[in-house]
Amino acid sequence: MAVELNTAEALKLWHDTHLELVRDTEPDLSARQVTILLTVYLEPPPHTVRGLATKLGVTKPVITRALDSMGRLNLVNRKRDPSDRRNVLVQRTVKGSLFVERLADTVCQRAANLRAVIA
Amino acid sequence: MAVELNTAEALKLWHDTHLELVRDTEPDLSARQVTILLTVYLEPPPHTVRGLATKLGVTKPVITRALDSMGRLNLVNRKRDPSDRRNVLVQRTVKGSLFVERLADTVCQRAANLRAVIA
DNA sequence: TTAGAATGATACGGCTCCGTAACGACTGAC
DNA sequence: GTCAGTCGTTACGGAGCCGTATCATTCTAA
Repeated sequence: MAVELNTAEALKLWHDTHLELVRDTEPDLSARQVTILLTVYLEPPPHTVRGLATKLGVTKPVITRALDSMGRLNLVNRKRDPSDRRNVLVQRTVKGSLFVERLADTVCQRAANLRAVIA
Repeated sequence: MAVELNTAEALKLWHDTHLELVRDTEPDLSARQVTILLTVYLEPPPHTVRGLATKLGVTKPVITRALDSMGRLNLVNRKRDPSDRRNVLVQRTVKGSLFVERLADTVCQRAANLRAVIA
């Protein structure tokens, strides 16, 4: 459970994980898209466009467009809030869950390799 | 020195760091650009366009364009190899060093916060 | 010296994303 | 019933990156 990274380790982890993601043929998500996706999957619902925009410090169209593209990839889903039909609730999907899980695996693996190299 | 991340910690670290980067007004680098930048700053020179392209598994124009844009930001520098003038050597810059250092700080800080939350 | 290989840069059309400004749908208070 | 306020979306022009194909320069070997 101990999480301690010195400067060199942090950079190597960041580099190695990004390299892995770039090499994969997966669809490359932008930093904003990653942040939105992980927010939806890590924090408790509900997630609205406005809420996400405020949290990320960006404008609403940025969120709408990110949801468009990630929705096209089936990573997230949109649904109108029945209790207030102005709101849109961002929901998780099976494919999104798998994607996030894979991302976690990659980071964990690179962190483990990090220690292996040092040892 | 211990680096052990479970799934939830890895995702939280990835999310929190990306959130911090998105919130910053900094120029957002793509995953490819990050990988190139960190490769140049972490691995021993020389770094050529072809070498970077092979390492990342992308085509040469991708590297050229990334160097164009990061050069515009003064994060890296290009120099002809005097011993073989076909080659271009990618060099570090002061501003790039500061940028990388800042990135490391962000990752380290988020990793530390990670433990603080768990404790 | 010259033909071939190798390097990085460029041209092109296409796609995605950006920020600002508008828009229609919906709610709630009067 | 109406109207101001809120929600998410769309429109628009502009900028950046993509992949493929091609280019000029440089080196190497016959």
